[in-house]
Amino acid sequence: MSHRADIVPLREAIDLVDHKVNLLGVIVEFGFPRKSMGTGIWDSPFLSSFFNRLHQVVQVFNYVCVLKIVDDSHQKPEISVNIFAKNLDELPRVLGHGDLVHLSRVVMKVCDGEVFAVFNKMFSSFALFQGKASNNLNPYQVSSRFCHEYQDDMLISHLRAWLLNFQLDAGSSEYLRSLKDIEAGKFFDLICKVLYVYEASKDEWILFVWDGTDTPPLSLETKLEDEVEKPLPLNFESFTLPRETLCTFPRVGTILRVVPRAYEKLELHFKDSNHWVKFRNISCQVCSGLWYGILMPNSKVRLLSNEDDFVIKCRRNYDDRVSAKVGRLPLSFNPHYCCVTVTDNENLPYMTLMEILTYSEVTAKFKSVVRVVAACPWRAERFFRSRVGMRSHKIRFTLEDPTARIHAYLFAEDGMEFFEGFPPIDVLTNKRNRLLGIIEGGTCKGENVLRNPPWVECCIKSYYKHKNDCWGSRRFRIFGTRLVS
DNA sequence: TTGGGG
Repeated sequence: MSHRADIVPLREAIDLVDHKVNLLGVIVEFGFPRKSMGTGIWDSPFLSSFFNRLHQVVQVFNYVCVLKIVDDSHQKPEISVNIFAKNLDELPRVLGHGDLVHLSRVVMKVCDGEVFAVFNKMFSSFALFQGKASNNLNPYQVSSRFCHEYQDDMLISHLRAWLLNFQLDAGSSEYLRSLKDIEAGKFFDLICKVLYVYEASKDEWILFVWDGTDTPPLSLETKLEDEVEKPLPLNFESFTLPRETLCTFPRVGTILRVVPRAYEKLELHFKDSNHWVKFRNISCQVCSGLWYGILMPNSKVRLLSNEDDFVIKCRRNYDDRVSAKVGRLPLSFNPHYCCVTVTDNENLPYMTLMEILTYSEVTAKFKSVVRVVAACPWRAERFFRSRVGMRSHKIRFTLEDPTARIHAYLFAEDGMEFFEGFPPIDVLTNKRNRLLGIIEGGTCKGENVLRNPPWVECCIKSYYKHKNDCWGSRRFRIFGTRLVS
């Protein structure tokens, strides 16, 4: 025999501040479960100093997760529900767009005019249900103390029916940015597809996200002398993703690496990749000339449907881009300013570096628009070596475009063509500086060199070094390209 | 008693 009160519509719950209520809502947004800031019961300055030692002992940290919910009676503003638990695993793991949450005995609170619900781990309980597309009345996750009541089934079905005609969308925001418009250190919202979640190590995760646009090119400032000992990395991550994984990714548009700060077991939220999501209040930074995103403790997620207006717009923009003749060219590339190199392979189609990396054949020829972000050796006088009286070029360039970085070698006759023979060292230095975007006189021995490499067109050939390991020994070299004087 | 808020 149950003594539980009925589920209260959100519109009524708002007026029941300090009351325990039962709610059923659609989850429109959530924060990843994380450690709470603590109970802060010794926060008063007097008590804090008086119980200085006790302070650290008594402070209680729980795990917390914030859901935002709506129902058919109330949509704006979305109602926050703060859920606390002793363990991470006891917090809700929202799996799908528009999933439902049943909350029992949560307390309505008000602060600064905002009404929200608080889940008390001593007496509240929750259950998560699939969203509108489902007829399943069994929850996919329940907290302790939750007990299923058959009279709730009708309300779950009712809410799902209401959802069929309700546009549960990404929500517009003034902070929404595409990857092409991001700025370091600024907070922004991003609508993107989560392509992959990688466990770098225990509690260290990297999300690979994509929105079909290109992150802006960055200036670099590294010691060029370091290129031998500590070369510019090819990826943000310290490992190389297997080619099979790369092949599942889109070939055009930047795949931004996003790292979580202060979260654990993030992978549980992205069991199925290829979800479209809106991240709210994320940030980005630059490392080794590569962009990366940061999920902050106060970042939020909205799981989106594939029919969401914003998602449709992203996909349409991408489809338009790749079907255009210039679809493979970086978004920030302006052909009117590309006059550093010329190539003599008119009929080779443009490809992104990601297309080159994932190309089905080991050996092939490509044409790309890239930036030369590093050279090894670095000094122009070492660009060629002497061997038994013969002079020959051998340089390893690091090329990047919005999709990837690769090493590409310049050898022998290709080097002759590239530099127009063996010009005097000062001429060669000037050529190098133009290629790497180094401002004249900007090189200081032993110090970081600021450079902003221009987009250059070049022909790239893939080859292998060992016949018994073609893919493993695959390399790239530049050919058919000339630096313009 | 822990949140949020760009």
